[in-house]
Amino acid sequence: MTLRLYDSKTQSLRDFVPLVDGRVGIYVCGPTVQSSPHIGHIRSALNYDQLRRWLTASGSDVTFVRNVTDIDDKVLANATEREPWWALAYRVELEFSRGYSALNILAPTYEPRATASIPEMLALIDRLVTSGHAYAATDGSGDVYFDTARWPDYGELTRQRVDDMEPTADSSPRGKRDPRDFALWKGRKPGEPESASWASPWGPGRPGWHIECSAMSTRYLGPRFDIHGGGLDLRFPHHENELAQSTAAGDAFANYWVHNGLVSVNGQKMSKSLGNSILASELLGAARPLVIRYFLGAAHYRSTLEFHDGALLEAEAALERIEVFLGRSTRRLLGTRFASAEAVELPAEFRRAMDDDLGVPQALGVLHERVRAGNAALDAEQLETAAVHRGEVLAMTTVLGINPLDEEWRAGSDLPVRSALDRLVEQLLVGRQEARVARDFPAADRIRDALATAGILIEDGPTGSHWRIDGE
RNA sequence: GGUGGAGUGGCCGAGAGGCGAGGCAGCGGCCUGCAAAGCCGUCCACGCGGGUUCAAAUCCCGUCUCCACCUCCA
Repeated sequence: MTLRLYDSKTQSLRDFVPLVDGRVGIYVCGPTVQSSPHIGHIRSALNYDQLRRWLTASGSDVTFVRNVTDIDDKVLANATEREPWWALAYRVELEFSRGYSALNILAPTYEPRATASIPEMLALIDRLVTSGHAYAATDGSGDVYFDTARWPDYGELTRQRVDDMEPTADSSPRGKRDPRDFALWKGRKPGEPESASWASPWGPGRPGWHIECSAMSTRYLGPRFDIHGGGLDLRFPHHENELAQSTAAGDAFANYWVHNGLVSVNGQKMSKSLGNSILASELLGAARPLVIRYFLGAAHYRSTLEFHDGALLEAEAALERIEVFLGRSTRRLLGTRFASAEAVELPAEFRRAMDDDLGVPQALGVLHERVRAGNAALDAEQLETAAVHRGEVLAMTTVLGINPLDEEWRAGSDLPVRSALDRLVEQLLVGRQEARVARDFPAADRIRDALATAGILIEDGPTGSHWRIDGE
């Protein structure tokens, strides 16, 4: 069984065949570090984390590169007297990194910054100028543009004919031959900081946006690589331009193009200009990271994900079913010959779902079905069946990066405090049990209510009472 | 104007010619001293109008609405 991936370029589901058997190279467009991450950025990164984890789980050796665009018009625009552009870029980059790691999004194999690949960009621009696909502006600006009119395949990624495109009112055409031409190199403008300027054969300046990704992807993955990913909103012009300049320069470039859907609020795309962004930091303040990962990762990666009130509560509830089952099965199986969770095979339905263009929603369906079956087995004292389902649940949640038992999610728990709390609660539970045996239910309920006030929930079972903290 | 995508039960969200994904919420039952958790059952949906077919949410034609991109955007 092999993975099938939806390739945006051919608009079709294609069997995924890596260029080198057993090895996969993925390049994902990371953020322009101009301001704090919102949940759309995080969702995107999470989608590629799912892809990467699945490829890895399927036995591939994945090289995963996600760039940071740390020089750009917006970065310069958001810089201040007190915070130069490079300090701003780095501060925001760290914010992104914190957001990623909070959600257990694995660090890329490498995370190149645009400013560290200027020589590679200049070399690529030079190839394009030499081959006649790019030209230096004749207005003395120092700009270099890609000549879209002379590249017949221009528009192939998004199937657009240049003539049909909405006439764009270019604010400063400068030295462009055609308004559709895009900048490979931007000559330094008066007033721009010297630190944001690099020497080039066309004069001092800085790279255009698109050239960065062409240069960095091929630098680390080669002139031809397996998968190029990014948000749906990057298809045009960003990815179209990357494809044009790289192929015009003679590179085969990406074999598969993958685009993730956007996050919407009230049916509208989340974006800075609309002012409807939900920042990653806001979401992290509203729920546990694991809950956020579940919510952002539960929809199919190509679907628009609607953020709505109650979404986090639903994710919390769904996740709690999994957690309660794992906790319950752990306790019941403790001391039996089924105690150790053997490395269990992933259910075939799960594999099938994931292999079908990363069908995470169906995969979650399988997961929940196993939780249900596992609970039923525990109810029926069928411990072997329960143990198998427990193992499957652990295997599936691990692949999805949502295994509640993963150390990652326990980072915040303070063991000494936890142990102290455990002793106190257990003591109260002993008192409650004595009251229950004496059929003094008002007294027993007072203890339960007092614990509930502190957010501690009691669950009575045939083998005793268990406590857990609400929402954990 | 061009290029894509979407409209599914109270909500989220899959599926894509027959065999009721899954989660959340609700309701009934079992369990419980009562709860909680869990289990069982229930709520039989696919924008609208035609058509094809033994059979359509799924295919075809038409139509309405919404979203994204064509300007920086994950």
